[in-house]
Amino acid sequence: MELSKNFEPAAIEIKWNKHWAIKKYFSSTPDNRKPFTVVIPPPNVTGVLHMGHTLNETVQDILVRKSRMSGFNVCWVPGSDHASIATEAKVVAMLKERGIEKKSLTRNEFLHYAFEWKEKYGNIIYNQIERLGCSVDWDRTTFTMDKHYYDAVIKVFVNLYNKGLIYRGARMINWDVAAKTALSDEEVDYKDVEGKLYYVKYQVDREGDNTIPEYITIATQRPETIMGDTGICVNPNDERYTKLKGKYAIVPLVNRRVPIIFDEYVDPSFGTGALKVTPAHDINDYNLGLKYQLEIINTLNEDGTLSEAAQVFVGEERFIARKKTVKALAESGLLIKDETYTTRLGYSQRTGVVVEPRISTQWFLKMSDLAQPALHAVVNGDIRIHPGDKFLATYKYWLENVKDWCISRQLWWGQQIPAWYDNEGNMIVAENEQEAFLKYEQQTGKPAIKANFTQDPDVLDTWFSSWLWPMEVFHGISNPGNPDIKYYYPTSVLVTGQDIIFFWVARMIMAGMEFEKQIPFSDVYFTGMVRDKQGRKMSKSLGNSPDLLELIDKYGADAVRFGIMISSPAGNDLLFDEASLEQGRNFNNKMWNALKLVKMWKEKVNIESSPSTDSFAVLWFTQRLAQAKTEVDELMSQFRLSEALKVIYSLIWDDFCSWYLEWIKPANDEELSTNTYEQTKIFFTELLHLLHPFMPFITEEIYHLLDEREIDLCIRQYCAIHIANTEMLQHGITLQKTITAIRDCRNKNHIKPKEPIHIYIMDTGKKDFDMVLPILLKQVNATSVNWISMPPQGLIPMMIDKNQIFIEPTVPHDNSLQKGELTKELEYLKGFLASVEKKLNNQKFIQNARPEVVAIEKKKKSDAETKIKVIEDSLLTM
RNA sequence: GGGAGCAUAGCUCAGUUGGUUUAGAGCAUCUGCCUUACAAGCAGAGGGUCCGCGGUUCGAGCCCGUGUGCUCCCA
Repeated sequence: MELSKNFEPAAIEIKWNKHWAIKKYFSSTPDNRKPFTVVIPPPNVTGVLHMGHTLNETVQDILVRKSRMSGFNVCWVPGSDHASIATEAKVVAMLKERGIEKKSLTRNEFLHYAFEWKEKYGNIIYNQIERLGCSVDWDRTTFTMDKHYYDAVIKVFVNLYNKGLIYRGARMINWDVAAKTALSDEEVDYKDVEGKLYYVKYQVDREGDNTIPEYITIATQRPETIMGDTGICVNPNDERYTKLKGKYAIVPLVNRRVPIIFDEYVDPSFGTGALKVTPAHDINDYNLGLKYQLEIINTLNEDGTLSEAAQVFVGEERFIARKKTVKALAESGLLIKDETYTTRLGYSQRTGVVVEPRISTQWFLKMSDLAQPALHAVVNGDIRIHPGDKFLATYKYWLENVKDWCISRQLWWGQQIPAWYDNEGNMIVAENEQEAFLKYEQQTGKPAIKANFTQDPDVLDTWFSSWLWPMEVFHGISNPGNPDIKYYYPTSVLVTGQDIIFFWVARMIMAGMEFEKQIPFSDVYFTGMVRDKQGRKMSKSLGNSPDLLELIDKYGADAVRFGIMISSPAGNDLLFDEASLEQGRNFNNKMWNALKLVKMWKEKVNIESSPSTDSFAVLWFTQRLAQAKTEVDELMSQFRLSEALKVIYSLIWDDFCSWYLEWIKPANDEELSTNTYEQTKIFFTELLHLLHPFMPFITEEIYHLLDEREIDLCIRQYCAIHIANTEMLQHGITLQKTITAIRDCRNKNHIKPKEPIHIYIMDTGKKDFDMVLPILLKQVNATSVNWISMPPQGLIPMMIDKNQIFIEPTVPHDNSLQKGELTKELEYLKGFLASVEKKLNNQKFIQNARPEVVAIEKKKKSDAETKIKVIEDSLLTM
């Protein structure tokens, strides 16, 4: 079969994906091998894979494939989560396009549309995972709204409620006015924005005392909340306001009489030192309100418009109301001035709108008790975080200061809270309606009449389902103690982005400790953020996030995986640049061409041919391979995947292609020994095996083209690693150095590669060159080598370590350049020697330094002396 | 405002418990090559005040202090 000029990935990827799937290589069932379990961080069901996911999935696939080839029973569970806010927003938008308002639908009708949406778009993400080459067990695909999963979430809710850890109450929460739902603290992004600080006069009720100031001036960023003011607060140590103790002020526009309170919370240096207090619309004001029993007036509707309670501008959108308020204040002469001011505003991670602090009745999960075991599991090392302890401090801080988790959302897409209320406001929490009624009857002695009950309309936060992920993908909550959960849990490694350490990682550990009494995973590997070339976060709004499938089409999946891994140091952010994908594509091509070369040799193989000229190459590469395998193994065990890939890349490109293959390459009319040919195929196979976890498609393809195979590469098991012979490696390095030096010399002296040369080597170096001589001659196009005992005159000298080599070109040359270089080298060595001698003459150094360090210095001295002698001798010959 | 981290070649990063006057790699750059696997390639080369300052030490890219710049997390 004729092989194409370059590697063409498209058809090959489809072929192997299909083959692997038919063979069910990635399906797992419990057996007597050790398990290696990974659960995918579930992406949003209606989303697409962005570069961050791509990095994550690639890392997981590398770990998983490596383990599969190392004797483990590997199980990688794919899946997705229902992403309640994001998906509901998309479904609402889709309905709107069809002219349907969500309000006009019943809950069930809406959910029907939502599932329809999920069926239509939910597979996009799975297709991308497959295209990338991820070796997941598709039979175990899990979705957080699957029946068993839904039941598990409800079961956990009831369980925690019965333990007293879940409660319902009115609290200040983050309100998303677009999605009309509560958000957890973690779902709010803070951004610095330029706002305005308005200075507003409030009239003071002087009660006839004219010594008291007529007005008090406050500074506010949110004048539209003035209508909800129920107090003014100043610092008790602020002398400007001492006369106002016990007095009242009149809130503009609504003429409400509110107390002036004194609290150290107020910073006298900020604004005017006087603060308006709006307990319904600011968390700090809320706390002040609680302390001083101020009235709470909620002046905002769910959608961010002003409510009846505001009295003025009712129904106006909040930012329009702000403008109107400012105008009204200005007209009544109460607005003194405004100034620009930088502040931090909270934005909804889901809808992007400014989050509104709002008092609302929500469900909460008490976190402090759950946090303790989760903290210990990490602090005492049961769970290891990679890289290093970079995130340990962050993790600790959050868990030590954890706040209760607001778990209810005012949405329909998600697990509906299993709480039922009767007409009298009694509440029953149970796993389903029947049980709720039963419980009601037991508690009250009255019959439960269905018509009198309504279920809580809210659903649970999506993270309240995904925190059960490592357990429930194996049905560990819905069917406790089943064979799968017993075999696969705890999982092995969790690979995820550092941005969801609190949302997800910490909470999974809590859930694992609470319900399975065991850590959910033993290692956590955090990948960095993927940024664009300029270091900006990749985001939809910037449009700087490339389309994964387009990249795969352009470069091939292996090249995408290579590109993203090669520039991805553990835990650090990665600056995504298509150039690295190009590098991956070139690497594919390099291996493809090496395959073509080796295949070409098949006809040149002659069983009679003596292997002697190639024997060193084979011996050397055996050792070099062993050495690299050891390095790769070490790096992989430390999760330093990027560095492991670099080692393999260089091993294949430099050591195998540039050195080894060139060394054994037969000339046009020459033959290749059977032994060398077979060894070369073995080496190539080993290289493909080593690289396979990183680049699965091309390695599998070349592996099969190289030879007839009984098993596929993806399930081939690694053999034990041997310790490399350093002496052989050293000979290789000397040979490489010599070849490079001679080629450099040819370059600098304008001796063309085609022009043959003669080599002279001082016979003191015989043992260094004996083995490698045939290769050396071939690689530098030398026709002869002569062993000499005295430096010859008039040749070009060079020094390789301590050995002197001379080359004689067949045409005249100018050696002044060489002379200059040697002189420079000599000067350096003399200086170097002086510094070493200085060190050795320093008594303090001799006394303090470790003996082996002193020995090294002594060796440096003698080496330098030898080299100086050699150079001086060489210069004499010129 | 509180906390954490980073700063090494044009770019992205390695750099083990401190031990070369010459601190490595990939990419990019420069020079020469269309040499029968590969120009998406081959052969070579150049490129650094290890952010500034001070300290510890016989010896500092590495340890300590401090300043500057950048990033992230939390409020």
